[in-house]
Amino acid sequence: MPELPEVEVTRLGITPHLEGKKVSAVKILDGRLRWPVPSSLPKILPGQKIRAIHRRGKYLLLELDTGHLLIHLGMTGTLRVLPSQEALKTHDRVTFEFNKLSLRLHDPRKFGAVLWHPKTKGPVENNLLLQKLGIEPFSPEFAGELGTDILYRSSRKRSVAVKQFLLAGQAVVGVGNIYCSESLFEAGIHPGKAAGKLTRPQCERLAAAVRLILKKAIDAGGSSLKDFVNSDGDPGHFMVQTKVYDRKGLPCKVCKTPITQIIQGQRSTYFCSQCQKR
DNA sequence: AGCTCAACCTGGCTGC
DNA sequence: TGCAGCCAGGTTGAGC
Repeated sequence: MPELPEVEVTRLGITPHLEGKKVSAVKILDGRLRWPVPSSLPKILPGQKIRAIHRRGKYLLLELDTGHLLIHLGMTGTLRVLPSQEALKTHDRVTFEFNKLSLRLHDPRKFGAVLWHPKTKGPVENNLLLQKLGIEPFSPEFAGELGTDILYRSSRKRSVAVKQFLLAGQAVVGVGNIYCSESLFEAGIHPGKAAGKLTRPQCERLAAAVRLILKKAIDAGGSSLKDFVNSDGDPGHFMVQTKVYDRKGLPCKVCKTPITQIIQGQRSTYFCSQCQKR
């Protein structure tokens, strides 16, 4: 579920409760995630303080005294801060204990990840998983014309469809399957167009669309932040009203043409055949 | 290097 | 009601 906005909202939600707090215990309830959760965590982490919580792409980076904890939510992961006495739920996979609070990773499908990057291995940016990621959509390097340049240059000679190009995150990170369809609609670009054939104006519109769509989603999710502690709700599962995603056959909100669904790279894409041009 | 696709895993929904 | 089949917000790694 979580694309960049959901991960960012999670970061904003948990940070005030955890920053400066000392880990008292770690329990691995089921460590068989995408990669095994390091069994050494319950030994390593207690006594260490959470100095800060950062985000890179869809990874949350918890900065501790001797290294960084990398957490990825996969398709179905959520992270919640709860009172420690709160009962564990069926698909809780890892729980980090603090004084009176728990940080729990709940992940039914187990596509998430919890990894440890010790300081001895250098800066966390050196981590192999982070190193290959594209640029951050809200960084200065993706602002304005620089974002246009990134999309334009990195897409040259690429025959893959722009939908798959954008989703792959090699150019800009954080655009998952939902916001990919939404961004292409916003930019008025047909998802099947070869990335390498994008015109410069299209790249400009796409870069702007990505920034806008992700920002709107973060803003919408931010309204649920107050529920991050002590709530029965599921703040990780908010979703903005979509214009095309999951709206197959329904009228386009702009021109009334029925929305089309196609499969690209094993994933659903939704678009308006009238509003989006090659 | 780039492209395509299977695979990881569980639950929810659809349709018979 | 039960059950088979399909679908799901991510990402890697193999094979070409």
